[in-house]
Amino acid sequence: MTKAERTRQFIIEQSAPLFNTKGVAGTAMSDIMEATKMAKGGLYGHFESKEELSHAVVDYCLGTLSEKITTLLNREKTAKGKLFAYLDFLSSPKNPPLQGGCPMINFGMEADDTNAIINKKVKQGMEWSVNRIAGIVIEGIGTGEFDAAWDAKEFAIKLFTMMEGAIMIARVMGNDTHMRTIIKMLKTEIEAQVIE
Amino acid sequence: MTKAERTRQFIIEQSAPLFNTKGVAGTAMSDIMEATKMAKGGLYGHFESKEELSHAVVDYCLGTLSEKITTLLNREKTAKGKLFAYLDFLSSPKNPPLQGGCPMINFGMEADDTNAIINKKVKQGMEWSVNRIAGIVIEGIGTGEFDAAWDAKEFAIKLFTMMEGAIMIARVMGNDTHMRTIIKMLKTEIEAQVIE
DNA sequence: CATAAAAAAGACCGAACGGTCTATTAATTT
DNA sequence: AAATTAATAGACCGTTCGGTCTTTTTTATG
Repeated sequence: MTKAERTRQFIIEQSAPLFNTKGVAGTAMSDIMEATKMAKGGLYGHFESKEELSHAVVDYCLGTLSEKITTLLNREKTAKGKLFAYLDFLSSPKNPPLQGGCPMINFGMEADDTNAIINKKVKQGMEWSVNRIAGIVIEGIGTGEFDAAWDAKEFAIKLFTMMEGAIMIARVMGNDTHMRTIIKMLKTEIEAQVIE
Repeated sequence: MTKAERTRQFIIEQSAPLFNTKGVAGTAMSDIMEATKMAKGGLYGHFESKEELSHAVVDYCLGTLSEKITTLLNREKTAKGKLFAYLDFLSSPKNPPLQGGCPMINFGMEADDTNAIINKKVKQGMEWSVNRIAGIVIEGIGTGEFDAAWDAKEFAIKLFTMMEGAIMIARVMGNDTHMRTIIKMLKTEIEAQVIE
């Protein structure tokens, strides 16, 4: 990893929390100068525009989240354990895995009508998420852990929708009261499909 | 309604779709000048700052949504009919009740970390929504339409969370495939509580 | 250690930002 | 219709925006 590559990565990492909390439109290059302690010329040596940087930041946020989830799920042996770990991982609105909260929600809602490139990245992230959840359920059915009649895709959509909704509500409310209710429901529903 | 009041209202109505699609930070006063065909002096005669206008717009968006829902629900006689109407009302992501989509999601996600005033407005809107849904369920239980053992508050949280999540996902995906799945599930769940 | 190449600094740019203020126009009142 | 008040236009202001470019500094190479 060359010096330039490291610096580029450093800029992305320092910018990520800014973009993820204040949005792309709400973050100025001066904010990034402050966060990185770099001058303008330094930044523009690595990115040709704020737009290019914002794309790199979105990729970084989605990628980081994905990696964290992967390592988390790999620690679990059972499908139920994986689903529970996934839920617990997303359930800390006050201390989220990424500063500013879920990047799919943040960038997704800012970009939906105004930024086709970022919108596409988020869309792929969402499809990836739903498929991953469905994959765990299918895996669990395959090993005989879950009832074979369980509709994996349908439940994956439900789980993902409820969790994203719950994260959003928790962020606005400033507490995880409703989040807890949602997680309790989902865990009960998962438990009901476990074959003893 | 004086001329000034009408103009003020006109400005709010023309600004609402802009703020709701591009965000507060992403909307410039020049955009509003264009949308209203008014000059700067005209606008600032009715609002002392962009911030004040944005607050009025958030109130207008939340208020409009609330009114539309109220008249919609009043047309329904049964509690089940009200819940179904509510779901159907929120299920058109391509042609949403408000241009730009659900204002609670849009303003809520932009404001959560950066704008305490707007955050509070959205928070109240969410509490109001959950309570309204719970109220319908309780009403239905009262008239003997629903099973008395149904946990109204818990279901209200679930319905609201799933619908908000589904709206968000539909917006990002650009289609209502998942939205339909979610609505089908919720309707099935409601149906199961109806006493024959 | 000298030298070439890469990286960063920061002065500078035009455009766009939110906001002000005065002159003018439009609406109201007598 | 005249006088008074309310509403609007648009030139103007300082600031901040994203972005450029030359100079300086740092880093890697012979």
